Amino acid sequence: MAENKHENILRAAQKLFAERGYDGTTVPMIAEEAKVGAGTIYRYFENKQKLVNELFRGSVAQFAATLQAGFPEQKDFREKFRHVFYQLIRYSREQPEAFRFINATVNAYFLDEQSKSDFEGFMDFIERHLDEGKEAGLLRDLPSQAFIAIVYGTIFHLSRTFEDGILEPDDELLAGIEKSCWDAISAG
Amino acid sequence: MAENKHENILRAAQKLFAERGYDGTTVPMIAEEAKVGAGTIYRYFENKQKLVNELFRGSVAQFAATLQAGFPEQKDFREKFRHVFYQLIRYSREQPEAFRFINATVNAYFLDEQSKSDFEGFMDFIERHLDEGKEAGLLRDLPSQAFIAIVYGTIFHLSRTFEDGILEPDDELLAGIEKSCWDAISAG
Amino acid sequence: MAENKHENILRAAQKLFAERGYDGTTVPMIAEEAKVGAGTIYRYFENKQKLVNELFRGSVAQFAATLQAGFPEQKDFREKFRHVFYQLIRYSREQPEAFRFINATVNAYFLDEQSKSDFEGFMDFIERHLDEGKEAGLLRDLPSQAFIAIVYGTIFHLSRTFEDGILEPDDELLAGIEKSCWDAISAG
Amino acid sequence: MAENKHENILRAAQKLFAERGYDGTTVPMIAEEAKVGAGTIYRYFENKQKLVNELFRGSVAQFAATLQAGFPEQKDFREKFRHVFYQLIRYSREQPEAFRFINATVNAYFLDEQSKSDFEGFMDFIERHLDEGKEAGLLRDLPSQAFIAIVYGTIFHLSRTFEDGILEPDDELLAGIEKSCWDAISAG
DNA sequence: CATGAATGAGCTTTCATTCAT
DNA sequence: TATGAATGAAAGCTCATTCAT
Repeated sequence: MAENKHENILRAAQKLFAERGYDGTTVPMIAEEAKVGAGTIYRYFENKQKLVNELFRGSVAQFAATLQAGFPEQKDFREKFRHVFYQLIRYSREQPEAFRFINATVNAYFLDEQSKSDFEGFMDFIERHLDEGKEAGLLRDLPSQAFIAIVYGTIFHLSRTFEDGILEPDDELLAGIEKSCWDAISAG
Repeated sequence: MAENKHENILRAAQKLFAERGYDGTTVPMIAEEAKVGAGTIYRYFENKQKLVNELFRGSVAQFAATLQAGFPEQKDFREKFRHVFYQLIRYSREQPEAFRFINATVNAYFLDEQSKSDFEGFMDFIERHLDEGKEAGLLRDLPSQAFIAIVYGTIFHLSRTFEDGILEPDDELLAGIEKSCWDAISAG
Repeated sequence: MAENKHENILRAAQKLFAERGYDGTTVPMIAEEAKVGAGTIYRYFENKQKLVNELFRGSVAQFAATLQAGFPEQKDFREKFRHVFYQLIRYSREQPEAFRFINATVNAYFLDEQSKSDFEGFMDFIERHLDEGKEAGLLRDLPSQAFIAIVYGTIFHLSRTFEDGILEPDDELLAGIEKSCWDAISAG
Repeated sequence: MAENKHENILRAAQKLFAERGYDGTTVPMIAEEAKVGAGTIYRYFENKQKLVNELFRGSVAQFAATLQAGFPEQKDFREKFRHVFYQLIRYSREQPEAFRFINATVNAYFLDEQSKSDFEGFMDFIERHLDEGKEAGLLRDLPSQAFIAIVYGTIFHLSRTFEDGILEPDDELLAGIEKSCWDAISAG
């Protein structure tokens, strides 16, 4: 019964923010879901906005960690791309609420500077990775941000499709889409 | 001075919904942005939910009209794909708020049946178009929804990138990305 | 088509006030019922409160006139009582909305001094009539106001019973109740 | 200092509803009268309509209890009638606001089924009591509802007269009116 | 004169936040 | 430390009243 109220509150908030959005979620709802009193939330978070920002940064950090876990530093670029692609997919499927929450919250009016800059730092990781491939002449002559749009944009839309049950995420389909994305960004 | 309040209210709402979401936008905010009294909004819309639905359907209709405008019915599939891609880009750039609003609002809990079915009709247009390419053997062996994720997902993410000023949408860049998307979905 | 808007507005207001009460009736409702524009009402009445007061006074005057119509000045007191009783009944049945409106509005917080004093004047008529009987030794040794409570209270409650369809107001029943009321107030 | 807010709110509402009616009383008015915040009312009552219904049922229950308290089951009908008459008077004088509120609220559009049926149950008590007298041949050949109109109508009007200070309710006066009412309904 | 579109004060209700316990 | 009752500011919405036409 190692109660970690701070953690429970964040988990409850993430679930509800993902389902109903920030403004559609009330503090009492979070309290109920976290099984604490409403006042308790204010012992751990200054206010609702601080809570959502802390949650966002935590989610982004976890997301970044997932991406970097087992990164094949010694393998070739093709292999590194495959790793990032599959880790993005994996995160979106294993933490669908976090993934949805992050994507819905990027650019939200209630994010503070710290949160925005944390997310940029995360995106930089992907960008740096792609830059490496560009320098090696493996990628097309397009800005890295274009590659991000293609790869991240695809995976983001895909995760919705999986969540809505429109597509079933089996290995063959994922392999096909990974190949598509690679073909979209790789040179000649 | 022929004020069209109905139109002004919709425009104001679209801007605010795009920036802050439905629940984060208050009726007084819309009234102020539209330069009308708060009560006036209720002469034109039964309630906030009817307003957002009417706005959504209008935006989708405009979006669909843009896609179909000048559709090269007599040209080959490659040309048709290019047309759809560029029209999607065009709409996302000419009506960035509408584009963002539509994408943020699809699946929202406050959409009524009419709105959902209108949007499905729009998506069907894109899916049918892709099916045609599949039947002609021009596309990879992937579900149409995967193509949509790649193309629509890319454009959606790209429009954010343009809006945030991260990339400048010049002709060469767009041509490059269009080529990337085509390569991502086309067979052999 | 001798349009008398002033009259139409009062009639419409009376109907609605009787049905829904003063606060439950909106000015646009009255306008629609009277088949005039909402603004027109303000050409004839300074505001809603002035309207309800004017209506009240008019209704009381009409009520008083009904009571006095055909008053058998030359007949004996028993006959005069019978006349008043039946005229009260008649008014409550022929103008049920007016009767209900008057009774619901007496003592209302929105009545002005003029209206209150007009109603008192009306009650004085009944009281004077009863005083006459008292002086003649025909009535019990009770204050006139007690007689009013008995007779007016009975008729008021009875009219509800008729309106709700609980009792059917046939001649025999009315004659019985008139006799009861007389027995209640008459001496020996 | 054991504040009972639930009770305070009901008391405040009863006072204001009696004075101004349901639609003429605002929730902030009730809050101020009860010396609580406006939001607090919604911790105790789902909404204004639920509040008025709970108040109505409570008042009717209290009214019914008053009527039945000390009912002389073993005495003759004349004595039972006297008991009911005096208890009606007592309630109207001890709880004038409740009495006025009940009478103004019977038949109101905002009463729910439960409330209506509770009131009917109360009226049935009076009717059954009168029926008993009719069966014993003690009362005139009139419907029970006519007796109710006479007795209840009289008392209702009388209570207004007392409240307005027009009559002073001393024992002699009440005895006189009780006798009048009995004479009005009793046979022979 | 008559209208009804427009308004904003004020309604009912919700909810982020506080604080006595 | 933890609670949830209490609050009041502010939400969505209504409506008495005004005024340009």
